[in-house]
Amino acid sequence: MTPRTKPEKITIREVAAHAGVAVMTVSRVMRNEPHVAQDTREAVLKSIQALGYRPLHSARSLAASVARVIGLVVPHKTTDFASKAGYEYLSALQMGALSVCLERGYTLMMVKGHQTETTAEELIDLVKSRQVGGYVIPAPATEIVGLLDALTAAEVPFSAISPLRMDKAQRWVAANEHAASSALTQHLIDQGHQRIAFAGGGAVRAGVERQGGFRAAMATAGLKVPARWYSDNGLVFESGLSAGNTLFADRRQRPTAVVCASDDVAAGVIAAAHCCGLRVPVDLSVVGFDNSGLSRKLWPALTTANLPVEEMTAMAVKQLVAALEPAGQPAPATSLVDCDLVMRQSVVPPGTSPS
Amino acid sequence: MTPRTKPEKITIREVAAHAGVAVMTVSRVMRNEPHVAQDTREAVLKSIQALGYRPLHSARSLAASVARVIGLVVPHKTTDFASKAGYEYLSALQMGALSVCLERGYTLMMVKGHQTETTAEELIDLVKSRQVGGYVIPAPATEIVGLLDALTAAEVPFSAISPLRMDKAQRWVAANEHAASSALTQHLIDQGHQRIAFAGGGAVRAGVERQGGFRAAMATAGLKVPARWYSDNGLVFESGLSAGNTLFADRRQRPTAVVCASDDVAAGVIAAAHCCGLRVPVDLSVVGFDNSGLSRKLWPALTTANLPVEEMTAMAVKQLVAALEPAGQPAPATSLVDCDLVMRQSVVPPGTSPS
DNA sequence: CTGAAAGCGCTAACAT
DNA sequence: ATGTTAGCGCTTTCAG
Repeated sequence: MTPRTKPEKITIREVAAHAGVAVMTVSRVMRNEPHVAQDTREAVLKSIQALGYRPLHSARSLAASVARVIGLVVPHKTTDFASKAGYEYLSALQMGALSVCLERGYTLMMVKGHQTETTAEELIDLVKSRQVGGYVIPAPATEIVGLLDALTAAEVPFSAISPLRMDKAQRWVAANEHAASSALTQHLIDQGHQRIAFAGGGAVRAGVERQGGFRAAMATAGLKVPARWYSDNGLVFESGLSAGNTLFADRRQRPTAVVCASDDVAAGVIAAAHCCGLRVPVDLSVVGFDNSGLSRKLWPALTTANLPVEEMTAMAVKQLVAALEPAGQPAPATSLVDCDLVMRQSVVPPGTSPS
Repeated sequence: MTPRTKPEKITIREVAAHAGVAVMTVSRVMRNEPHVAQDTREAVLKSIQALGYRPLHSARSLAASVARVIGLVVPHKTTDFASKAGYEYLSALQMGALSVCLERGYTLMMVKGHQTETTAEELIDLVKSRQVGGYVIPAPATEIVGLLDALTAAEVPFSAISPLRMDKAQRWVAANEHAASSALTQHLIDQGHQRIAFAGGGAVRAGVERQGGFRAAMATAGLKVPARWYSDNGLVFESGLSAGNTLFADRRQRPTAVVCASDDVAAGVIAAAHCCGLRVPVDLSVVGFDNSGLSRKLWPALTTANLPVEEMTAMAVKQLVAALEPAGQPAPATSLVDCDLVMRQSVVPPGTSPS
């Protein structure tokens, strides 16, 4: 069917023969070693092209005693994944990591991070036994007790994504969620809202920063928020559902807008609002956070802030590769990215009449 | 900090020494070769335990000239992923594949499947150069033109998930979506609905089977469906939005229920309904398909059918591993799984008054 | 049933 | 700047 003449095995030897040089020279070219004559390099490159040579991963790792493998620690709070929450986050993490891995010749490996001490030992073992080069550890796996410290002590390279405490990691990537949350809150205030509640939260960076941004904006605007308008009970759908039910129990004293710790929480708040007979956005404005797929598909579509998960993970992998290959492309050890606001239909001024 | 005495390198040699046997014997035990004396095997196993030995992946692949790597072809219709649709599906695919890979000592590798001829060559190359053992190809990557045929011709092992044509694959896993869709439709009929439309669809197994199941149930019940109540325009949110807008344009002639080709489509139909001033489920019942996270978070939560993506992928990997290791655990080459119905709040009898 | 030798394809050290 | 010599840790022959 396909008239391609591709011999079964093109090893480094064939390339060397074709180019009329030693195997070692080809190896040098493959690894971008500096001390190779310009024309030799080009000749080799030509042969590589001509033969369609691709180095064998396993042979490289074995010989070099280093694994060109990046481990992505899957934040495996089993309960979360059982309910399919977090699946989208996970995919975004992976796609971001994958693109850089492919482009740099690394393999991406998924590793489960349980909430136990075993995790740290497992991860350390894999690096010590040279199966893995280093790890990307995304929140909430960053909060597995003692994990970051153990890895640091064992000198295992890793980059943390949105850790609660950046001082626990030499390399990290985080987003300016505080600022985005403030901006979102300010947007509500600009629309005329004064009675604004905050739903969800928790002891991860996302929870802390998003709530912090809300508090800051409200304080700056001189607006008071009663204590019971904070629920601080997680980042998932159910968190929003329960927060909403509490918030809307007394219809006279209810808020006219709710800032949510995540899009999932916002979905829960909206569901609760419906149950309590409130119309969204006419009776209640809602903003989320994450710019998840859900935020587009909900009705009304959510005004939210975009958490650039893919870009963040890509950065993290670049940091790791830079650490693993001192001779390669450098990358800043830490980076803070911005979250853009995404305006949609879940916000209107208070007291707007239905269209 | 951690007082663990774990020498840096535990190779097969150390194990052999510890057990007082030859390296070869340890290798035999690791690979479950039959011709090893019972007590020898146990002694070796004990040493493996004692030393915490773990074979080096790269060395095994190199020596055995076979890659213990399963490639998961990411259905990369770029447009889909750009909009984050399909992310959840992707994660489910991965988690299912990952668990089996880990348990069988394989590495899971993500491979991008573009809608081009290049894909097939790429995939074949990776297997021929022994970087990958075989592939799991989930829909819609199964429909990349010529892909399955090319792989078959090149004798590359693969298992297809929900291919449109099973005869294109020696190994496949699919779900009985036709039956589930019929059951969902019948459920609507049982509730008293007669004017039922079908939204979404398309030239993939999911689209064809789900619409087929709907048609069958309607025909069996003797219910007519006007041609314009089929949209056949995809499986995403926008498909539902546009289908809904068409369906609800004329309020007198509109359906009282809509069977959707996917949960995403259902979300679009619901959004359209809201825009057209219809209340869901009071004025319109809706059912989805997939049991995605979205289906729980929407209001009203969707009645839908569960597509067991994780189980399906796990099966596919088992099929592949069985093909790759004739001596290992056998697995049926094909399997058809069922989709359970999930009853939630998006269905009520027609003409129900709001509570 | 068990073992000894010979690589798998590549790269680190050392030459040159 | 290039080549030579040894392996990396494991498995495949092929002998006992």
